[in-house]
Amino acid sequence: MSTAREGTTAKEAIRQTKPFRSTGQEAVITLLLTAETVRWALHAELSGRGDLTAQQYNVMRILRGAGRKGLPTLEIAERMIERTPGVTRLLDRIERQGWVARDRSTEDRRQVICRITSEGLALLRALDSPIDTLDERMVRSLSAAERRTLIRLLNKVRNDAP
Amino acid sequence: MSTAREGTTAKEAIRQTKPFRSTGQEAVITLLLTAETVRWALHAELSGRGDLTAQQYNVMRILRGAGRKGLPTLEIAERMIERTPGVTRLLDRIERQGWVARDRSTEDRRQVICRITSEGLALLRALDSPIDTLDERMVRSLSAAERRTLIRLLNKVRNDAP
DNA sequence: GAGAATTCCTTGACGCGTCAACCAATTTGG
DNA sequence: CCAAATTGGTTGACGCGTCAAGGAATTCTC
Repeated sequence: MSTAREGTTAKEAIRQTKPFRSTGQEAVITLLLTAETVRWALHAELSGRGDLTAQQYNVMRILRGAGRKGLPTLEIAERMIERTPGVTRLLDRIERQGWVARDRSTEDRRQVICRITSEGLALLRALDSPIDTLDERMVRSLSAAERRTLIRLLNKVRNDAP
Repeated sequence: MSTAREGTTAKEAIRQTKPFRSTGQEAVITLLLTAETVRWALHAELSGRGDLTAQQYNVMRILRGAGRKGLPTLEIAERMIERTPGVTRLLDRIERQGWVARDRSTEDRRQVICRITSEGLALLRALDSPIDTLDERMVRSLSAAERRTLIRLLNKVRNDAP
């Protein structure tokens, strides 16, 4: 959707002449298009500074939140926006960069505990404010009430997806 | 986010104890989580029947819309929810399955025209109604007014992402 | 018209997602 | 306790995304 960000409605972005078959369909397609746009903006912001991908950034934030004691691999996976077993390889790469460290737990030797390093923390610190700004810019045209509404409606969708 | 679909708010899904730093951040994260949930449902539905991925399905729908005359590769890319050069390889795979055919255009021999085959059309026909049902189920808890609101707010976000 | 620029793809390298299969620890149950 | 099940994580195969680089037509420019 190279040009989608210039359009107004999903219909235009998709260049579809036929209307959507239902509001459900329109909502779903608009949701996916919008998420893609946001994902893209994040990607652009992150690859400018440092060399983190969005998912790596995500993992690092989770680990920062976990503090000194760190988290076992699967705990991280559970908290991520994306899904599991890629997490192992994701961590491999971040570890190679020196931003996280992994150790096998001593209490339960099946677990691998992941911790963010001080280099990792420094990197995040540099990213915090640009990303906050970006988040804000994404929704700059929505009033406070509209933001709350959007969040509420999205949560409703999320909760009846199963 | 193996367990995210059971939660209620993004905050719970993410198991974050700290509140979001801004409603902008909450909106962005909720949006990404929700899109992921929807993407997942689609994936599940599609891999049950036939053996299409969501992106392949997307391309086939675009080609069906284009009709007999087909579309050049980059035109497809422009209409997709995702981004370009993977499209070539995506088409490679669908072509291997016999669902699309490609020919070099005679007027402009740089272009490769893609057309859906009758097998492709048959496959889509079988998928149409289950997917319509799915789209509907995704938003079943939203009233008609709420759907319109959601669509409107998402479009606002999409249009000020640049 | 011959070269330069542009357009339309395609390819290679690599990050990430999915699934299925697989160890190694740990727990459970007879 | 010891075998069987469960849990935590890793690996292989493969689909798709990104970027950067390149080849083949076509168009532009002088």
